[in-house]
Amino acid sequence: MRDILSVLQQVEPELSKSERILAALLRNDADFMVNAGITDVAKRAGVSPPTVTRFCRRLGCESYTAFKMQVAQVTFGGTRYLTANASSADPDDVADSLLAQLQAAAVKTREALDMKAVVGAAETIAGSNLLAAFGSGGTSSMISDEVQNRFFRLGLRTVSITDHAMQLMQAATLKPGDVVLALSVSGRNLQMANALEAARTYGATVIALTRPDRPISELADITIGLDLPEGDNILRPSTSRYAFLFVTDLLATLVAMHLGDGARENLRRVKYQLSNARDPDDKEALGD
Amino acid sequence: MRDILSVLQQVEPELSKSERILAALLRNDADFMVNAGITDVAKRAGVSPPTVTRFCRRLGCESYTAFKMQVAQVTFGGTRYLTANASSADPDDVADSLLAQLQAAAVKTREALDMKAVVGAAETIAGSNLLAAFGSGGTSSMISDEVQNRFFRLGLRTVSITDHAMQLMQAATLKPGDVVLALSVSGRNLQMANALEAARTYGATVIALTRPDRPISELADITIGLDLPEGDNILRPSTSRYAFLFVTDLLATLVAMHLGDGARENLRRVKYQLSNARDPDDKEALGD
DNA sequence: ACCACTATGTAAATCTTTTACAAAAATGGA
DNA sequence: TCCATTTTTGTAAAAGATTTACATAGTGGT
Repeated sequence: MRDILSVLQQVEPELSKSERILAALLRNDADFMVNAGITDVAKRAGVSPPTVTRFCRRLGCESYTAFKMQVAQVTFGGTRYLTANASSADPDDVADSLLAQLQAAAVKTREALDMKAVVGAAETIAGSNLLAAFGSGGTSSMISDEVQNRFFRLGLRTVSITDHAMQLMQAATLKPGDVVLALSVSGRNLQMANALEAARTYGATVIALTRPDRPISELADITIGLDLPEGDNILRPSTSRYAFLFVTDLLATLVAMHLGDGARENLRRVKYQLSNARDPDDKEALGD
Repeated sequence: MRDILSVLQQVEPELSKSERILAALLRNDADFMVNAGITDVAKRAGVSPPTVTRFCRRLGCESYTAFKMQVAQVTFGGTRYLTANASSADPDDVADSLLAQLQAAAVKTREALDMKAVVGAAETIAGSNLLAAFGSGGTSSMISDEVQNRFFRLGLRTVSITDHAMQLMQAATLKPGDVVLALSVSGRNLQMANALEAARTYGATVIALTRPDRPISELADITIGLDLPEGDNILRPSTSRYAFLFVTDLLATLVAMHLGDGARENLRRVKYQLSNARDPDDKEALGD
């Protein structure tokens, strides 16, 4: 995803004085730039219109209009998410920066998604006898539990196993028709790999949601590849959880569509029980 | 968030023949519209330029340029996320639709965020003696576990309690300086409310991450309000988990910044142990 | 079939952006 | 420090895009 603001960051050193003024304006009020004509922008920056055109060209845009489009695409909703300075300590900037990361992760995941693998995975899960989600460590175990939470509602027999020893034990009980959904951010959780090998030995199908070309994906019948940079600020949270969650949502939705009325009926029952237990006219979504 | 494509959906019935052609073009190739001039668009649609202008006006835009900006903002990266037809069964459309929901949820959450409450919450958590995360049901229990996973790494004493009886028992052991982070999508989890009352009785501070003006928020010292529509397709996953996760990320980041070097050192240790246990040059993020 | 109304297109007018060129500022070497 | 050269910036004219005004075609009702 090439975005104009990272281009700006790159070429900033070789900008001239007037161009720097424009760069600052872009950072501070991208929204204004998106909505104003070149004359207004020039006036506000105290430079001439051609300087603005040249600035756009330097940023790799054909024309001022093309430049505006790029900026518009990046500012989404009038706010400056992607402008967010990742090193600022201002809470608003931190929030914007996190939002930018979230969005970038989601968009990138969707763009890189191997839809064939996803559809195949959904079909396999929909036809499975037992779905066992394996995931250990922060993100993966969270997603593993989420998989269980999501699929049992559709009427599928689902278990989430986050402990390596238990994964191995569960694997030993699997049969053809059973499916293991292997979750690993790094793709090299070697203990999980052992469990997957066992699962395959006993005829279970392995679907991996992991980084491609790593041990875990090698062991899978179907790999849904996720390849995300984690960012290098150790204080910052990892964005991969959003990617995993998104794919989980997608799988659950596709499986639900496959199952059709059966799934709908199960969801209705779960919701009915929940509503009864709490509040007769609780219109909330399933779960809390 | 007013977006041009939902406006289109709204006014579609009252569009004329030529305008419908333009509407179809917008849906099928928004990217082209963003990059082309009015003449090209007119030519491709087989209508005259003024018709295009009129079409833009009908969609509530001042000018063709303004219209293009709106489209650009919504298409972000050349893809048609917000165009995604929510009722289509095509996997690509489902994925786009989910992504659109995710993005909308994230942006809306960020826009509506009461930053004062967030900063206050972060300060309170950073200075806490014990942090107890309470959450039950699908989303909330996931987030509760995630809170624990996130904050223990910063060196905070953190527990996640998803069982109502245990919440009440834990509450009875709390003291001033302890903090309860109450997570509830609906805001009317009455059993959690009991636990929160108990926690307050014993002097703990209650921070609620929930829908505003509901029982849970009334019981909180600090409420971070989240108010999201859940969508009405029962097969579709709820978007609130993204909102909750985003706020959790934000809180964790702000707390980490508050704690400064202490937090960094703890993260380094966690990472070091993990790396050692797995792979000497494992550069992955913390956890898997 | 005619009238009134709406929808659409043509051509001129207006406004925006770009190009070409010239002036000013900055750079660097003697 | 000064001059020559290069780079940056601005002015004004040209090119291009969009909009307005008006005319024509189409549509539905009587």
